[in-house]
Amino acid sequence: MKKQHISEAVIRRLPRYYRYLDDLHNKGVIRISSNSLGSKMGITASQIRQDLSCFGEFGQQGYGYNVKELRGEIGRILGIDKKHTIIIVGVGNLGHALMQNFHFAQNGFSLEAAFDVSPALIGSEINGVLVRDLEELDAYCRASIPDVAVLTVPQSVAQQTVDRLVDLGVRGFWNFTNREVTSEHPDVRFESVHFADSLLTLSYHISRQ
Amino acid sequence: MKKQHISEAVIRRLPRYYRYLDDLHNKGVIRISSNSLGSKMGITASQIRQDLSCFGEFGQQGYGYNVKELRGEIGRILGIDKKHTIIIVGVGNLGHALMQNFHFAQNGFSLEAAFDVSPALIGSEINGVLVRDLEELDAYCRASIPDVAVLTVPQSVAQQTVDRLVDLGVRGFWNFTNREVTSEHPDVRFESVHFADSLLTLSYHISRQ
DNA sequence: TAGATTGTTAATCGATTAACAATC
DNA sequence: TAGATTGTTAATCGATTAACAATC
Repeated sequence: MKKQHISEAVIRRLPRYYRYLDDLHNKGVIRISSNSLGSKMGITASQIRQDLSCFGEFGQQGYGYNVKELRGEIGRILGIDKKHTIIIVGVGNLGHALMQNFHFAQNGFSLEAAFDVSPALIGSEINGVLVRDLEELDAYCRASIPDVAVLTVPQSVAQQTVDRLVDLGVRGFWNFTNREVTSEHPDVRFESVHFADSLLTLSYHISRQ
Repeated sequence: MKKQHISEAVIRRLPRYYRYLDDLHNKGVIRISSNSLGSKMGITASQIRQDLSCFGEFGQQGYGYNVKELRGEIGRILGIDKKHTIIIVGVGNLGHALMQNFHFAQNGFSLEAAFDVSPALIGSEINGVLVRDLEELDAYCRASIPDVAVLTVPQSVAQQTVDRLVDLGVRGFWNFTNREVTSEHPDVRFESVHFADSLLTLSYHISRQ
């Protein structure tokens, strides 16, 4: 770790680097230069080298980067090796879809449990994960605090769910409620997926061409 | 429209402005200054005024902005008033979740149809929208080209689906496949929702505190 | 060794913030 | 009118790109 402060812009590019490197590795590519990676990704070689230099020296002059090694390094920077634990709160369509399709393990997360209020769901297993009664949430967290909670609850209970989980010790939130949620607690981190924001930027672009 | 080139950074903030203004309007707030909107959103008043000035003059000295009016202006800038048409290609868990939960109409989109290969789904209606046989896609698009296609197909057919739709005239793609998709065609726009990228940035942050 | 490519420093470019005259 | 707040210009800050010595 070299730099004091790493900008959010750099951090947001790391998963994309990881994705490309993973792809290259799966295709059997052994080494790559910042130049050819840059042209594949549509960014400058300079930016890649500058970004990586925030975290260390991963390349070799005259050779470039070893794909597998660099993927590993970026994986470690992102914390993929940390085996974080995660729970899903709210098993509606979206929560269900994430349980069924999203590869938590591939991203270094172990999906431990899901919670909902619906009697029809409670006790069932989705993709090997038990859906528990939301009433059990407190007891569950007191036994072991998950690193992250996926918020797929209705908008109306988004903030109160956050408050409850923060009180229980949860510090990471992956927020799909399309609501801004906050916390007083300084260590709490939110990462929001705003579907509408995404579609609206597309709307903006297609509206003027 | 004042400025020649609007930066992507500005564009990506617009939906958030819209969201906040919509919220304020629903709470009955009539007017707001850049200063108080800024502190609500955690950004500077300067940035808000600078951003808005790219598109016109929407405020009044000594008064601020009329909430409803400004929401309307930003809505128009984003194209929410344009009544874009959209189709969903791939009705798995995620496609299904979007059909059930996402408020397309609220964001200026009319969801016209969905397509899948599964005989169990074809012919059914989800939230008032007919699921059609993917075989019908070509005929459907020849009758009327949707502005946007939601890509919720499996990764393995992501790019070929794009190619097919671009050939049919579709120019906007809301991509959920977690794959980079591209097109030679210069007018085609992609907006990708990369779940893994989002979770990995969260992973990064919680890994170091 | 010669060629290739890194990591890093310097230069450029763009985005954010501050300041303020204009004006409701 | 006086106070408030805009839109815009200027100043600052940060991020991206270019250049190049170091070195595999």
